[in-house]
Amino acid sequence: MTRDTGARAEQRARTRRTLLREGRRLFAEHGYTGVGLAGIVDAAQVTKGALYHHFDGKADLFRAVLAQTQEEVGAAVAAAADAHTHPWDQLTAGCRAFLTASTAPDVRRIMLVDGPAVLGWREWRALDEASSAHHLTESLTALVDAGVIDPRPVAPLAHLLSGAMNEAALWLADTGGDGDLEEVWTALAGLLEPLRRTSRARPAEPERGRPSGR
Amino acid sequence: MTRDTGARAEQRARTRRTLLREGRRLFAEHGYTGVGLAGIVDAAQVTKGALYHHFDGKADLFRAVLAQTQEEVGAAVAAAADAHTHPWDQLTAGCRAFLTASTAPDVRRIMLVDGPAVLGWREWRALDEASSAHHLTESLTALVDAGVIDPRPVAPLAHLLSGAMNEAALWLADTGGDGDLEEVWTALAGLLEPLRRTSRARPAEPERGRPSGR
DNA sequence: GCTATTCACGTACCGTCGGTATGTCAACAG
DNA sequence: CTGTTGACATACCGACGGTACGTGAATAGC
Repeated sequence: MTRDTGARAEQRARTRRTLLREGRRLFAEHGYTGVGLAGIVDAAQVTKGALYHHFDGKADLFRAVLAQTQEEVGAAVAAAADAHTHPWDQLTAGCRAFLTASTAPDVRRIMLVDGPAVLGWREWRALDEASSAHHLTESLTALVDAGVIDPRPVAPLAHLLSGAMNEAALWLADTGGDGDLEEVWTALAGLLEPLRRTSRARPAEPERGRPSGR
Repeated sequence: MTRDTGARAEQRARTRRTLLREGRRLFAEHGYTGVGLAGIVDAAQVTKGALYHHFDGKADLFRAVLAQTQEEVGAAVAAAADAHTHPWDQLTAGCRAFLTASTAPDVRRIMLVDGPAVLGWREWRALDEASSAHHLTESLTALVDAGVIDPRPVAPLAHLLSGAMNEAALWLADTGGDGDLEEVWTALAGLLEPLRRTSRARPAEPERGRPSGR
């Protein structure tokens, strides 16, 4: 129908990308309330008219930035999980990828700190579910179906683990996260490992499925 | 030294209490950004001059409200834990008390949603640590010292569990939390129970220390 | 190829908000 | 009885998010 390669559509896409990029940068650096629309449109070399032409307001721009950020995290988690075939390895690899990805300063600030307050917890949760949290639910469901972990409601467990990793990412990002990531990962693995049926026979050896440990 | 029972000190205390009460009510109902200083001082029957005489600004009033809320939660957790003598029962009772206390709408909004965004995660974490989270750390340390759970770094584990319960409280408060609390509690107990050394002998019976279940 | 129309913004402006400077009047000290 | 302090009240300011309206280039229709 409508061509997307016209000069107008091209300019439109460029402006939108610039707004998203500068918005993300400034939101991550100063926080949502710490940056004004004037700062964003100045950095993007446009005016408020352009911003309100592309978005419904400041919160809507933030929503778009947050969605973009979460999609990147979700893609990283999915990529890490897809590198493995065994469901348990997919779970652990995904969790580890989520921890490392969420520790990035912009992800931390936009996704974990400002997100719930700006959009409200409900909408934030919905976006999180659509981007990365559903991987966790699906992974746990697959593990239950495969008989790797005992049957149990996966929804509450997924929420608990999601919250645990969110807080852990916040903590890692705050303390610097040099050697602490391994410490957090060991603690998280200590919570996950007992869920495996086979782990009861030999609780002293937490890692087996990972072929190349570091 | 200075008497606190004078007419002036009494009025001062009354005004401060009123500001805290109305601030907490409005912050809980509309969120931090959803309520203005005008609404707060109107509800408290004072003017902005009074508010700025008692607090350094809007954020400082919110900080006082948050500290008060967290102290209440911490007191509830401590009370629930002190009702037991065995360290493990103290842990589980404290966790359960935290879950129920944090599901309250005002606690949820002020402490879990707006808190980190308004004060920054670092200061929020410090307040949380001082009020309720330190109970978790101490409880885990006591369990390690008593040999109930295997020796391990308690700090990352405490952060993971704290984040898990925060997210769980958010979820419970959002879904209504009628029968879901038991579901969440079962899932949390399923994560905690394997930490016990004795639980390896009988992993099928998660609850023992609770004398009177609901 | 010429005109009408739409589109992607730019500009000017408004109400509201957090914050501040200053005034005021009662309470306490001496 | 008087000087001083303290607990506010009042008036005001700059900044911010949002809106109404204008504009010029790109596109569509004939």
